[in-house]
Amino acid sequence: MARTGDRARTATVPALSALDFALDRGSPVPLYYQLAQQLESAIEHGVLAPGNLLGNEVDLSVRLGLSRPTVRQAIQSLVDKGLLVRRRGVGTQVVHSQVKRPLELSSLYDDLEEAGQGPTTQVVRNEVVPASCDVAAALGVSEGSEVTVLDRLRRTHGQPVALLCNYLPASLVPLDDTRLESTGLYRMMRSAGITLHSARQRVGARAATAEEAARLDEEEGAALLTMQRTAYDDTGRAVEYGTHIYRASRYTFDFQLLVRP
Amino acid sequence: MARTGDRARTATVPALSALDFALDRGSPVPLYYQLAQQLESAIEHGVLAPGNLLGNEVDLSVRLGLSRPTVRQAIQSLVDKGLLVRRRGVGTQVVHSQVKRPLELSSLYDDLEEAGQGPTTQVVRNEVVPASCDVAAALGVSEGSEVTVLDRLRRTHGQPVALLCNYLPASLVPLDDTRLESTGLYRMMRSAGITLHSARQRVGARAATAEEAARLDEEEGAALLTMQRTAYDDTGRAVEYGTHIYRASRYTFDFQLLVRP
DNA sequence: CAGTGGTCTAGACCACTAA
DNA sequence: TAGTGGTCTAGACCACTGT
Repeated sequence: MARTGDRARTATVPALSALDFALDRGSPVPLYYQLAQQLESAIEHGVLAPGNLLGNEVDLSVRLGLSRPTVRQAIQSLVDKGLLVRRRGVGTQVVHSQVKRPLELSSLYDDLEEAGQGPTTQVVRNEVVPASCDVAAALGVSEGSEVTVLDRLRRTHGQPVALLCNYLPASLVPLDDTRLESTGLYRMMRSAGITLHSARQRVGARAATAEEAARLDEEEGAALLTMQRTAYDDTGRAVEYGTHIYRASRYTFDFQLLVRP
Repeated sequence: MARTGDRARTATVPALSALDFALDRGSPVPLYYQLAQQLESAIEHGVLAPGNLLGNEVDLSVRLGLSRPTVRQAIQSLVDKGLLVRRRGVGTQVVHSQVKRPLELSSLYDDLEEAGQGPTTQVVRNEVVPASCDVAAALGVSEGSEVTVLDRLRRTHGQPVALLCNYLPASLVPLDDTRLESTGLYRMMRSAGITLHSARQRVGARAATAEEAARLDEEEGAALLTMQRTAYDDTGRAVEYGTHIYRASRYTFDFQLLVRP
């Protein structure tokens, strides 16, 4: 049914059929994932513009030689990421987004990705001590058991931005200062076979003490952002407890959140 | 294959078969959703304890008279919520969590759920003004177009906790002060047919000015938590821009985040 | 090795939306 | 009314895990 006259405002992208999705059935990568990645990259590169309809799922599956559930799974994963929106009776369209990529919570993101060139982290203290009462409670271990305490100073562009204090069960990961500074804590935990599952965070603010001010190059009484985090393994084990302090003048938490229907 | 001697640490819960899942095929509520809700409530009430294996999907589907994909969809939704963990070759188990219910980001959660008895919100200002440069940029409207500006003071237990300043495109929602105070902004937007999709947030800290201190019952220079948020519709339209200020002595952002694999 | 979740297929009917 | 996504079925084979 051809429309005469005006082009539909939200036309199905005609180039979609030209988009050659290369699906490799021999690959160990799941088909739905291959499709999702290629769709995502098409969106990211503007091949699929915001508002474009994706074409109905049945056609897509026929054209790609996949079953409909497989195509749905690919699309659903992008819906979960906030890149696509489905409307019953209408179709699936690329979200008209101001924000390209959903960001992770920035502080955790920093920790996960701190290998990037920007921030450097200096290990100030790295030793095994008996767990104090609050640390033991946060980590779910018995008071007095051995925990590693880690004090680090993070800088960007040569300027101090944060004091990071972390506690981990001592037996969990061998923590070498050099690798810690180059690789980052979370990467070391991951390569030690720990799969992170969830974290509980509390963000607040308070005035800097004299000592904190000195270490962070601020005035005493300056506003600081504080963050406490306990991170859990997929078995539910607490694997890290940390208290972080950020210079509010040089650091904010930026993040996007998706409202689930 | 019965184990002799020690009970398995992670035994399949024997009571699971006794759990009478009541699935109503006549209901408009999807079967997978009915199952997911009942599983979630069983977890919440401790019928399914952390670490319990759920029993394999095939058996479950046979026992429930559902197809395996349907059962998987129910389980997957709880995995996405962080309540269950799947391990290939092992099974699905209830996550050994310290945190029962994953929380939403607390500030947005407050706004969504502010009907609760605790916090009250007083509308201090509610008028239509031409958009300033930064507001126009944040909302994606032209400078000078009409926007509603909303100043509110939030209290809990009679104590002021936050100053909320919000901007909305004027034509979007009729904003009645009384309903605003009793119902909350997000609920009013929802009932006006706006389906929230995503939000971009920035959390920081700074010292209180004299005026802010006076309105929040703090000392000048006290640490404040700041939050800026732009919320988007599922069409990608910006529907709200806000600048919030919280007393750090009485408010923190608490939230849980899930690491997606 | 047996048992688990991970992936995939080829259909079906329904509820909703827009013209 | 025609087209869309939402739900559901009954199978299948594979990869991984633990014994």
